[in-house]
Amino acid sequence: MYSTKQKSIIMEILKENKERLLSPDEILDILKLKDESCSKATLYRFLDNLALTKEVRKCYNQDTNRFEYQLAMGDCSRHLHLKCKKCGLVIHLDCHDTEEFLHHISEEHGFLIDNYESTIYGLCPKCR
Amino acid sequence: MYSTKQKSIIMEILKENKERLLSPDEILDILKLKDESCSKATLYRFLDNLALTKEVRKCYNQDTNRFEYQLAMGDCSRHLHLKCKKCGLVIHLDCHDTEEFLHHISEEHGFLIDNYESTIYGLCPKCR
DNA sequence: TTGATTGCAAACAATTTGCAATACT
DNA sequence: AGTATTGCAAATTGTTTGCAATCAA
Repeated sequence: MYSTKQKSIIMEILKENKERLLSPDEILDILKLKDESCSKATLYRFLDNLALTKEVRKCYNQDTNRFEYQLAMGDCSRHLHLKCKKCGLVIHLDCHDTEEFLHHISEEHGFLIDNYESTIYGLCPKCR
Repeated sequence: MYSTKQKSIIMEILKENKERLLSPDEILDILKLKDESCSKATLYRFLDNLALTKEVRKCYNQDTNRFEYQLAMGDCSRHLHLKCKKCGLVIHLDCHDTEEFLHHISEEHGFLIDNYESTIYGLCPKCR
């Protein structure tokens, strides 16, 4: 994996926005603001690579009908998050809480839980 | 809202499969099996209507990159479900459990939860 | 130099839309 | 009759792909 200008700028942007989910178009807009550029193809390819290696989480946003990406912190295959409908802030839920809850549910329904990756919508403390 | 052949057949199919999520293409396949037909445009339009009136749930399936639809039972804006990766069975989670869990989380993070509609993947009792 | 990466434009796939023809009440 | 609904084909949108040119090692 060669390191290139495009890749490092995309990573930079992801890091600067690690508390939010970014769509490819948002990333391109930020690139433009920085007077940098990168083709859509390269962006999509790199984001998909990062998702494959679990360096970013790739989530589908049902409201905008697009994928959004966010720098992964820790294990991201078992994951619940709260997303603020207003400001886009994403709060990652503590694994303890969710694991306990899911364990309970798993027992009750005889379900072997593999992975989860879910978003619960609402308003964050600031926006409510 | 006129009642038409197409609408009633689509409803019939949704009712016959109320335990599963169906993609538009799956619905068209079932239509073909029944020797009936309906254009894609009509199907999409009708499904969107049903989603708008909350008669069906409209969920995005990240694996296939398509929307899937399922006859709604009760309130469907606050909803968690377990989906079997193997057979596609969907188990709807009892509101009590989830509401309690979410209340807890909401308190902890000062988050005002609006709606949720999430899928947790795994293996059902039969397939595990 | 060699293989990875890029940008472009074309290809794709799911979904939506405009519009004239048709079906419902 | 008058409006809602349909089917078709074209348009749209987000994403992917083929390929020649370019870049990193």
